[in-house]
Amino acid sequence: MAEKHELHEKGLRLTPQRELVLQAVRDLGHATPEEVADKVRQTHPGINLSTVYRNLETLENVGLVQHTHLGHGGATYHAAEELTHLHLVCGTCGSVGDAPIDVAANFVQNLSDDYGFRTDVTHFAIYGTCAACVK
Amino acid sequence: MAEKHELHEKGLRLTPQRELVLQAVRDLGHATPEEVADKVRQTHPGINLSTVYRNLETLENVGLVQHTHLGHGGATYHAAEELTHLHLVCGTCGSVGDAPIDVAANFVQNLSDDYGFRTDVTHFAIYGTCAACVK
DNA sequence: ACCTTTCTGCAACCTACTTGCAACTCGCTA
DNA sequence: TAGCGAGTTGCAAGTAGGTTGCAGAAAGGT
Repeated sequence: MAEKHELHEKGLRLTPQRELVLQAVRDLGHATPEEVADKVRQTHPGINLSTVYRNLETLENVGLVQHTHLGHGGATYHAAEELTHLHLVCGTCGSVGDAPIDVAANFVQNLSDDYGFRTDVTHFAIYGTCAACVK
Repeated sequence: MAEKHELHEKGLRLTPQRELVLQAVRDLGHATPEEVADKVRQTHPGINLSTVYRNLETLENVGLVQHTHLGHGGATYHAAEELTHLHLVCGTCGSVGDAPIDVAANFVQNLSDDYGFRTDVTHFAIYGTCAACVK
């Protein structure tokens, strides 16, 4: 539970709502702000949606959480410690698959060597067609 | 100007508005629907924003245009014939750089071999930090 | 030129997210 | 452990970006 320390370092507080939002992100793995709010409301129905948005932003600034854009608009949040995979988004069925970051190692190296571009592999969505939909 | 044929094949019509939208996308290279609308209005002020949205969708169905998600929500449209590059989106300065699709060839192959995932390289946004911002 | 079907403009609507503000509360300090 | 000030919350209103229903306009096959 290093989050208390992380927050206090920046003059921020660990409120019950903030803790619940972080816990929900950890439990859910991938989740939109809306899904996080639903999860939190299972145990704390009064929480406001804007509180969820503000806390996700705060937690992201502190580095406990990160977001990815998976297409179609909405951002998806992850606990920072679980960001060890890429997201394979299927444009046909909408499913989100995972793949270890290693498959991109070579690609990342190319971009670095040729363009000086430092790829953020954890903030990375790949579009295409999943194996099931290819058939 | 194959667009007339492409459209008629599917029972669609080539209206002045549709032609203007397509031309604007071709001229602009990368563009959001809003930017396309502005461009079109320079010569045809009466055009409605919803017409632009509907035409972008139609042109995409026909294959003359494609869109990419570059993060922060909004879609960006391209003429289909110009989709020969990846987009390197810098999270720091917001710039969008280009790179030829070849740099991803190996990566795409990995995903295909290991996961059966057919990557759509033209519908592909890569997040990271550009060379200028790395310094 | 006619007639069917598609397309356009308009206005209302919707989703996802942000903001202003007064009341509340965490947690440092005495 | 009470007091206090800055950070936080809930609420309601607002905004950006996009969608939809509909009646009139127009493309294009015949």
